[in-house]
Amino acid sequence: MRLKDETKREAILKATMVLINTYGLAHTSMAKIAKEARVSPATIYIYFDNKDHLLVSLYIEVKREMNRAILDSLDEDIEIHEAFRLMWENLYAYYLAYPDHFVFAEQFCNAPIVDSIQKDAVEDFFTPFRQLIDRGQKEGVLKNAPMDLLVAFAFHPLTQLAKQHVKEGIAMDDDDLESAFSCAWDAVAIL
Amino acid sequence: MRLKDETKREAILKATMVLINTYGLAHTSMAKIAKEARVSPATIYIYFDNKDHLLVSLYIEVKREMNRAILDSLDEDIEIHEAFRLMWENLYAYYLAYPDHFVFAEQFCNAPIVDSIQKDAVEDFFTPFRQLIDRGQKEGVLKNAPMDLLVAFAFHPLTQLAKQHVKEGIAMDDDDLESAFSCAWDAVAIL
Amino acid sequence: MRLKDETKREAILKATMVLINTYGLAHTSMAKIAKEARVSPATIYIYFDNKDHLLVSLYIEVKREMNRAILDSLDEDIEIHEAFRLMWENLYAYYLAYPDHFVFAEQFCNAPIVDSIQKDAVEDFFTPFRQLIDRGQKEGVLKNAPMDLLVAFAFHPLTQLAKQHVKEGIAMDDDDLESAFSCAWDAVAIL
Amino acid sequence: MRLKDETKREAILKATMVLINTYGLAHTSMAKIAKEARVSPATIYIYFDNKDHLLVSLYIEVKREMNRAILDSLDEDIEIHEAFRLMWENLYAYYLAYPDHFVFAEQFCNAPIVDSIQKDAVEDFFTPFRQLIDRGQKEGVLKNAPMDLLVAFAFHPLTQLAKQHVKEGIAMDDDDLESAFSCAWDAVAIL
DNA sequence: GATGAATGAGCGTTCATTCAT
DNA sequence: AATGAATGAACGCTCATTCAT
Repeated sequence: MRLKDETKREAILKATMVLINTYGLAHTSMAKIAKEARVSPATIYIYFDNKDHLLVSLYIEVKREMNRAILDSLDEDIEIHEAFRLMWENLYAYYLAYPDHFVFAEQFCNAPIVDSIQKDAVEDFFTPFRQLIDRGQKEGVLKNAPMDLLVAFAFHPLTQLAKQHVKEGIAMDDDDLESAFSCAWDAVAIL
Repeated sequence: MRLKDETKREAILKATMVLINTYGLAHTSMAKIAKEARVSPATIYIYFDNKDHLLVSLYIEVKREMNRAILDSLDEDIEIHEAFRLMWENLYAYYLAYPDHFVFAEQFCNAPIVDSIQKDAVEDFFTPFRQLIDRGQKEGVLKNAPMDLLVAFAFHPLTQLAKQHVKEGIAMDDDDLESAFSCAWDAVAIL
Repeated sequence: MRLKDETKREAILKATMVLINTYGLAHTSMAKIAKEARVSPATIYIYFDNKDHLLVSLYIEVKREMNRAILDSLDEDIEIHEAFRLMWENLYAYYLAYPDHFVFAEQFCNAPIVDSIQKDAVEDFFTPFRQLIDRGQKEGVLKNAPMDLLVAFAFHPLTQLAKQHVKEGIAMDDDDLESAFSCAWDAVAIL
Repeated sequence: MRLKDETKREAILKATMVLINTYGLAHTSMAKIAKEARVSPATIYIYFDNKDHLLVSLYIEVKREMNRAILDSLDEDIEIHEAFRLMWENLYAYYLAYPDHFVFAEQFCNAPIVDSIQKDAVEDFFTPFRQLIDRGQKEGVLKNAPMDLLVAFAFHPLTQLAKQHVKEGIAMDDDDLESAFSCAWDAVAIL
């Protein structure tokens, strides 16, 4: 009996992401994924129950890796502003290092299929943000607005900028990045 | 005869948006659109060259209407902060009034198909924003950051909030809206 | 707009029966049916909802035609023995004329798919037999056994003989047929 | 080791019969059989060359067991009528005891796959009937009709009644059974 | 002997599009 | 202009069978 081949699973996931980013969710078939991953269509079903399960698994894994990347080097008792900046830079670095990850995630999370995921499978992605913001509000450093609102201003524009960066080749130099961080901080901080 | 035709065209576009918002780009076929619009599949091809053309047409029309809505009551020589606020409120009002429009737009603009649109067909959507920001920078009211960066902070979070509002039923009251506007303004303004 | 083509429907049904009789229910695919009927696989779905519906439709039509054939020339006030003989001969003539019909029917009615048919869609096939037997019992000509029992003896052996006739080339001459009818009559009649 | 093997072979055969009776020849795959028998798909191929071989083996074994059951307690020099009755009752008892056996056999023997069996592998099933009938004709007790004809009348209706019994829950009490036997006897005997 | 992984071919069905009226 | 019929290609998935352990 052969053992399940982890590289095969990875190849399938990678192929799926590449094709979805290139041709879109609507034009990515199991046959094309199989060909791109150099396996038989039937093999995909050894690793994933069905197409939806494959897509959702990919999304969850991508989100999980993003999460891990953002928390890198983050210390519990770090100062708010510093922590905020670290996460911001981690996220941007991740976007640059794995542009296909968030291009995929953005397409996926705006399609109805995302609704089939039970919230808490991905929710923890934003947990560190939320904890940080919570602490910042208690310390009187951050604005006293609803959590979702602050998260939206703190990190969502960065995603948008990264998307432009990747898709349209609009580069951001260090100055731009500095400006962007200032905007984000001014948006959420009590000045 | 002319009037009847326009009705049919609108029915097709509406049906397309409904199905895409409900089932996604990947699961919206011409046959289903035809059935939802109560026309024959062949009839769709009288009004649109092919499926891509139909989708792109829908996207452009939606973007055009958004644009029109945002500019509503906007005077050329209005003060920056006031203009900014007016557009913000117009956009939010539009999101509430036509939630399916921007849910569709968000799904579409994150799919690769959007790349097939020549930029200027939709670009003008942000033109008034850009002109406003340009003026604000010259008057020394707005930060001197790249245009795209300021746009991203000024309006993108609102889209994100509206999405949560629509998809997850997370309501925003007047206070929240006021807070959100403050965040947006603080993000882009020289304080 | 083209009109639905009755000959196309018939070609699909005929092709289905031929393939099922030749290769069996288990090896008759929609693609093969389409090829045999010289239509596109998709065309089959214009005339039948799905494969099951196609098979069931074929079975019901075959049973209906059998029914019609058996009742041929049957008069209401004919004498029991005479009526019995007429139906018997009609059935045998039908078997000889349309051997593929009952070969198909025998395969189909022994497969679980037959259970998906609501009884009364086919039930009427045996109705004239039943009425005849009912009358025969009242007149004291036929044995006073349960209906199903008499039907089983009166007509089922004939099906079995016809099957051998068709499948194994075991011919029955006029004498054999006469003998067979005698057996059937002796089985059910009060002597 | 030997014992364990036989168990596995039996499990595979039993699973095959159960699935075919439940879902039909057309919807019984090797994978499903393996799962039902709690073995690996590959294991089936240790005991049977291929799917056809498995099915045919099952059919032959079922027929062989039927044969054995019918001959139970049958004495060579028993009187015709008595022997006839004994076999009849044996067969009926077998149908009641192993309904799945003959439900399977009926489905299988009406499918074209049965043609791939060399006749003599199963033929002997009816041998005792045939010998009995042969003797009966010589003794002038049974009608002088072709063998197949008498067999068809003597035993085939019973199969049909048993099928109704099993599939539709139409019960037969002792009186019915007595009636049925009378019909069968009257059909074939010289009265 | 026994297994689960692996496969290319084929499954039932739907696709985007065109045809004929 | 408008339709439902018609299609070959493609869809997601399962098939019978073999491989590697």
